[in-house]
Amino acid sequence: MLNYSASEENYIKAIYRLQRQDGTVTTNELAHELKTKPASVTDMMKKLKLKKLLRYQPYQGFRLTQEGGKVALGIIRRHRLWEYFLAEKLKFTWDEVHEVAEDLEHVSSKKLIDKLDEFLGFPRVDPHGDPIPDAHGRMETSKKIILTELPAGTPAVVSNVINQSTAILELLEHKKIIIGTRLEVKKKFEFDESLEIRIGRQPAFTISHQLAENIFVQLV
Amino acid sequence: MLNYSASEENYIKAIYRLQRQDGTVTTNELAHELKTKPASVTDMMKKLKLKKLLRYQPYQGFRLTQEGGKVALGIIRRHRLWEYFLAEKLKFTWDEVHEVAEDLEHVSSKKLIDKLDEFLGFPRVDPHGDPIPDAHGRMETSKKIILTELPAGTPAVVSNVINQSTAILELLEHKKIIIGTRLEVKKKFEFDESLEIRIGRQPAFTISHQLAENIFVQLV
DNA sequence: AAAATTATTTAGTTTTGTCTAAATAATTTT
DNA sequence: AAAATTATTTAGACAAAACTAAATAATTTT
Repeated sequence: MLNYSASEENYIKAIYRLQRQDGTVTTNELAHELKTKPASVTDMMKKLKLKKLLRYQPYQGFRLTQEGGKVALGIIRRHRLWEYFLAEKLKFTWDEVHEVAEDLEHVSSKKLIDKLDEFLGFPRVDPHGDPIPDAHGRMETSKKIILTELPAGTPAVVSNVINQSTAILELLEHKKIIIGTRLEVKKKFEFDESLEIRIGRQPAFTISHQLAENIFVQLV
Repeated sequence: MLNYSASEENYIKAIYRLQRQDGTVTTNELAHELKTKPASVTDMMKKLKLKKLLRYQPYQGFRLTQEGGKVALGIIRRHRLWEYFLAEKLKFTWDEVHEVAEDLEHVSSKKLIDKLDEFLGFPRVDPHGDPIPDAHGRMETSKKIILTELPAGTPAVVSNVINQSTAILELLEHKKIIIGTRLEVKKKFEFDESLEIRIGRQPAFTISHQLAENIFVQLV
């Protein structure tokens, strides 16, 4: 496995993330995601194609090759292990870990990451509930659904929170919703799409559609 | 405190290190130290002068300004804390930590470093015995002397090992010399400048001049 | 199907950090 | 003190990664 620049790695990561959704990724999508210009994306795509990390014909979208996918999983592994370290060992709050991990993830010593993994006790998910790829690039894939799509009356466990702002953290802490919380939707209100949910035996309470949109759950 | 590029930081660190010895640093010295060309050094010096991190007139040497010194101590703090982390928590051997810390040191979040410091229990020296600057840039300065200059019969404690190769580590482990070891020079041989030393009550043994040159001790 | 719009690429610059080759300054030798 | 050597700087190029402006290709509207 060769070494890639921080910039190349950021592109690879972004393509990986976007192609999960759409299957393929366009120049504009990527430019928007990386807060850069379409022309810069085209330049980098040529470079990554040359390095055989992605397939792309002008005016079609891009997809990572097998090799590109492996590289992406390596970067994601580093990122999520550092996030876990920051939250678990250094007591960073949940909303602070991402930014610092964005820098740490580009330090690419394999030995460092494998030893860090061991030190942390081989964690399987990061502080936001995202799965951490193992040393071979394997990652747990559990079917997650958005809370807004969980049918009323079906028990589920919070597995993941997408938005990582301080604002959402404050709200979740207040509502006592954390990763692992078991909950159930009691009722969905059509008017504002708010949800009434219940945690354990406590009294039910209401959360907004905006909040529910950022929470993923797994059926239990 | 502004942010500097990895390259700028490497220059600052090197100047700091070299000016400890000579008081001032020349273009060629720096080029040699950083394995780069004199022309590149001149370019970077112009830039660092512009940023008021160092003083320099063409054809005279350079010296860091006060601000430059502070920046240097910040980088050294990061480097040594990561070295401590790698050795203490991730169980890297003593000769492996430097290389990885060279990359980690450029991640410049102050919060990260201060929390890392706390997590590690505010260590005062890194795995090679070099002092770690605190959050205010203060660093223990104990007078260290090279083992070759320790007079026979004077008890001292190993405080520092300079050369960080696997080769020297192997030798030191075999001889059971580590940082903190209390020893005494019994005799100095003029012929090959080898030293006979004794650790505690064990039988004395001989070490080469090349080895002794890389060991610093403190009087006790 | 032509026109208008949108998406993408190309061409030409910029910045950072490096390099080589040439020029100049300082020092040492003779 | 002139010549030779060594140290340093300048000039000009290059690669990486970004940008703007212009050109071209694809898609959507009418």
